[in-house]
Amino acid sequence: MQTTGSSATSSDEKPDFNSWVVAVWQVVQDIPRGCVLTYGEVARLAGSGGSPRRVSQALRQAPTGMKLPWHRVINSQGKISFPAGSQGYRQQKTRLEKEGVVFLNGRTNLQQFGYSGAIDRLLWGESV
DNA sequence: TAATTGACCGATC
DNA sequence: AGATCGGCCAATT
Repeated sequence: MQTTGSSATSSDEKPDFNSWVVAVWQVVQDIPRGCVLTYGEVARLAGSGGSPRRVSQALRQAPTGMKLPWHRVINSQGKISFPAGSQGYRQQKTRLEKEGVVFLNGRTNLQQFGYSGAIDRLLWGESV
């Protein structure tokens, strides 16, 4: 039952990159409201076999019916990765601000709205 | 089949 | 602070 090559594990199933994509979806789905995560962090949390660039691709491939909180994923600079002024940019920024995420000069404070910031808030309360 | 693209990242200048 | 560069690797052209 050697696959003699690549993929086609069962019938028409794609390579295990597909399962990594699913892992990415699960990670993103698990991002708490009002928090953000960088593409790099999502890639790392989803396990080995992927890279930050692949995360963006996974998000684009995600079915709309899944209602994935894709807007909680931003780049390592704390900025939205859509072209400034584009429709996607505005939608993402609007959704995040609606959740309490603050933008200063078009970028968020990762120390405050990242997972570390979320933990700090749980420990220290709103006084951070 | 080869070349290009991309919701990125880190180092470097 | 902002711009550039190489690496990453599946999907698209």
